[in-house]
Amino acid sequence: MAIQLYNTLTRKKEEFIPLEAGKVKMYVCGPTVYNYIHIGNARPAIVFDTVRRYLEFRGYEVEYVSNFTDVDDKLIRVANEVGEDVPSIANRFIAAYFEDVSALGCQKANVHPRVTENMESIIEFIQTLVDKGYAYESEGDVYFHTRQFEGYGKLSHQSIDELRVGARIAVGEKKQDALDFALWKAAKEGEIYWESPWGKGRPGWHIECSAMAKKYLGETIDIHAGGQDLAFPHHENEIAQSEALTGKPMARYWMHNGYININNEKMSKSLGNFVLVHDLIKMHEPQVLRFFMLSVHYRNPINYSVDLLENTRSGLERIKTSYQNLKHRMKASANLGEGSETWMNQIDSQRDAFIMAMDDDFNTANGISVLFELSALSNKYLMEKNTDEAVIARFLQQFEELFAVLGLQLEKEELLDEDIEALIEQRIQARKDRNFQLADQIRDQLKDLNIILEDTAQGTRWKRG
RNA sequence: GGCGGCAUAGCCAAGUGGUAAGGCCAAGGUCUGCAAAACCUUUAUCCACCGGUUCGAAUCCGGUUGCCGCCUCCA
Repeated sequence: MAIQLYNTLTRKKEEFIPLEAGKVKMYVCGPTVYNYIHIGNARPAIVFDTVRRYLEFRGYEVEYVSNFTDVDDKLIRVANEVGEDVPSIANRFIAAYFEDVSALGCQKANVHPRVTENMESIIEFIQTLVDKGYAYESEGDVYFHTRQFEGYGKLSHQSIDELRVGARIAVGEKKQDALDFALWKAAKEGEIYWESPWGKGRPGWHIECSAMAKKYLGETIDIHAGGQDLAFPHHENEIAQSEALTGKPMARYWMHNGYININNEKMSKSLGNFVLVHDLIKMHEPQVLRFFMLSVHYRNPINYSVDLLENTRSGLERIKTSYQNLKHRMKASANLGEGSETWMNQIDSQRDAFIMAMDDDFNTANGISVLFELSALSNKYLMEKNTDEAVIARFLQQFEELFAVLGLQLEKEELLDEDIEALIEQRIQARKDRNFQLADQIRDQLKDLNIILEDTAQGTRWKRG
């Protein structure tokens, strides 16, 4: 079975077949860097990072490109407000983006192109569109002639005439048609600008992705992804620009992730309910947010609240505990050799179940349920009197592999301070002496230091609280 | 007005024609010196409502209600 994925373009799940066998070219629309990212920005970052990891797990070589919009109206506005220049604001929030997103377990893209570093390609792209008659200059602006592009609306499945009815934007004097959109905007007095054939200005929002996707990945890419709200107009416009230019499909598959609500309300500035990743990860383990996001299918909406995050934390904890308990048990295991087949097979079938889940449009919710099954299975195994180190090793390896695919981390081996180590030893002796009063006292003492002790048939183990 | 989505137990969430995964919470039990962790058991005769198709539907079709998104910067 091959990977199936839902393509917004066709509104169907389709078998994933990359243009070039074994290779995937993927472009994910990145943030405009005028602030810290909020959890809504974090969703595509996490979701598509997971898609990438999974594709790699399935043997594909993935070329992943994700851009930064580092010049636009919002950046200019913020720059004016705080009296800082656009590049320095952009740089600051790009650094913050990497910090936040890497805390959430996202890998860097192969390329993170910026608008300001690709001005030449962008201008050239626009010029070609003008030359081909798809775009026109008007008082220093350049607009895309939307009606000129046949097939406009095919991604969002809107007919051009219906869009026209809905268009609330006043037809500017500069625009010939309400549906036309800016490729190039003339700079106003004092604004940051670049020289172009149409005078001083900056690119419109949509053109950058068309130009950079083409430059870094080629004329037709495999997967183009972003948030649901980007489907229209952003991606629709990208298609128009790119396909007008090349005459070829821009992307074979379009993927869009669903929204995040906060306490059942839309996240919006007017409601003041924006949750910034930057703030959230100070209070909660970043991993938990990732696990939370992956526990819902990427196309469905997610409701965020601290309580839900807390519930998720308990679940993740359960899995991690299983893993730690396996590790602890490894020391007390032997090479049994026999009777392990059944367990090995059961582990393998969990792995198969995981693949089946993920092959189905990256169903991470089901993938995670496999993790819980694996956890239950290993816990049951640990009830056996004698455990085989090969089985334990297989369990450990299986957890590690699946966690890595989901971009989740299992705790590394840690050493304790000598004095704490000594206290644990002292307590073990106290228990041998059946001096439970002292034993309990030490246990409480360590608990205050965030070290939790658990007594098992194979000895005392500890974990962080 | 146009396009689209959602409605599953106390909560979260899979499932899209074959008789309701999984997690959190809760209760009881087992294990334990006591705990913790874990294991076992219990928790939706039913998937917003009405009608239809079918041997069979949460799943398909029609309708109703409610919620939401896009059509304008937006992940």
